[in-house]
Amino acid sequence: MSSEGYQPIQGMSDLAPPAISVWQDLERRARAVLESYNFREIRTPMLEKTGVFQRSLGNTTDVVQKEMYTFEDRGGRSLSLRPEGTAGVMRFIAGAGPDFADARLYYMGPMFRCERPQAGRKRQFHQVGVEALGTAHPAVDAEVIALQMHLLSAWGLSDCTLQVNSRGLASDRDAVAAGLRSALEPHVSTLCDDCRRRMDSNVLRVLDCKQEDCRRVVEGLPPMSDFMTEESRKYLRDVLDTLDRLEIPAVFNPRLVRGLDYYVQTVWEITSSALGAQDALSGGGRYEISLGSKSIEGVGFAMGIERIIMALEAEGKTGGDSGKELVWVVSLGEKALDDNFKLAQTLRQRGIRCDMDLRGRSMKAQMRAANKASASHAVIRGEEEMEKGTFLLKNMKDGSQEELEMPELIERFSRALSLAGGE
RNA sequence: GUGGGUGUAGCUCAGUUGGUUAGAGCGCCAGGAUGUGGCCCUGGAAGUCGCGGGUUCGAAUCCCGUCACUCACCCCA
Repeated sequence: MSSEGYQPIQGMSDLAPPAISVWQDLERRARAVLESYNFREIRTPMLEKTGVFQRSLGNTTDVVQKEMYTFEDRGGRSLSLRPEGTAGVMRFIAGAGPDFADARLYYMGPMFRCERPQAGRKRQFHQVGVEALGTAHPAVDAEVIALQMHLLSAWGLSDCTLQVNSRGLASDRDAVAAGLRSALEPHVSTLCDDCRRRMDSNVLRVLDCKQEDCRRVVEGLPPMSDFMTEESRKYLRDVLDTLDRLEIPAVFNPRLVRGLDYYVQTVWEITSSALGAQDALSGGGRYEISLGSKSIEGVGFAMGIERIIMALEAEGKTGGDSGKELVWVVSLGEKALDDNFKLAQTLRQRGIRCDMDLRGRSMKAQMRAANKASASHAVIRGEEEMEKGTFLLKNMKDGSQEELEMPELIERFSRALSLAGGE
């Protein structure tokens, strides 16, 4: 409290033990699920030329206009910390050649947006995301959504709602915009200032305005799909039908549009009822992104890890970190201390998690340390044991102890290790 | 960028209409006849009361400013 100089900058936080184990566990499960769908990891830089984001996300989006960390490097180039993961992956794909035309990629890592922090919103936050490249097919969209739901259940989340909509084919975009505009025209006077601006810059966004007056206008509008071609409508029906066949509960929400320009056709969002105002756990959709002469198609999503963890906590599902068993080596006397240091090294080389007090503190202090670290066992050795060539192995849970010789001791923990490793 | 709430020990918080050496619980450290943790007992360390200014004989307490955290709007994960 009294030392502000030790705090990280606003909206960014340190991830330290013991909380880190929740993250590690979550990441481990995520990789297992993602790779079971044959997705491979990609790690792109956190810093890109600002244009990479402007071109991919769209210049009129809030993210690009007011939320990016943008600055000039020493050469006067405009660079930005990535506010999301897709743009960097698309830049990679555009330069990668045909080997990656149908790539199935995932990423996890920090993203940056310079907004006012609040519950569920950090300036540095973390996402795990997926991109399935290649030409559009409704089954692929459904598969990616299925993967996403799979991840959520692998993490143990249950109170989630999946909402799906379509923005129509890229070729429908102008017709949809024009249709919405003319439908909104009679109500311009009741719309909020932002929405009046959106009428020109980004009509779709009027649909998810939260102002009450705007909402009322939007409710009276014909569904967006009225302005699309039959091909777009069929695509959405196919996605929803496939989800149904896969027994994935989806809610059709005709007003869901998402905030990034690159989306076409299927868009979706997953919210958690366990969260506060920022209740979107994840969002995704199909996209078409033009970079230079290339146009890239794909479908993907991003999930916010902080929010996932918040939802897990709210659902009471972040169990304590079990981790591997811990052996605490306790020494009495300087000779034993030196020798036990070597014992600890031996155990560590066998992959046994092991710690000890090297400063020669009292036995009581060492036992307290073992307890505090929630060690499963203590290995105790002093003069007596050294003369006999034995070790006292104490079970910290039930308090029982037995006297063992070196080979037995090693064998005991090797067995524990193989059990732990095989789970 | 706009608005609300909060800032007292490592943590969670008390602190009475402004009054002397600012408290508790938990945690930490040490001991409880010299080789055994968790429970219990005893003792100990630890706070520029976020920071700066003002009012006052006197401020943790009142006023102003500032910073930080937090929640909400906007938007998003």
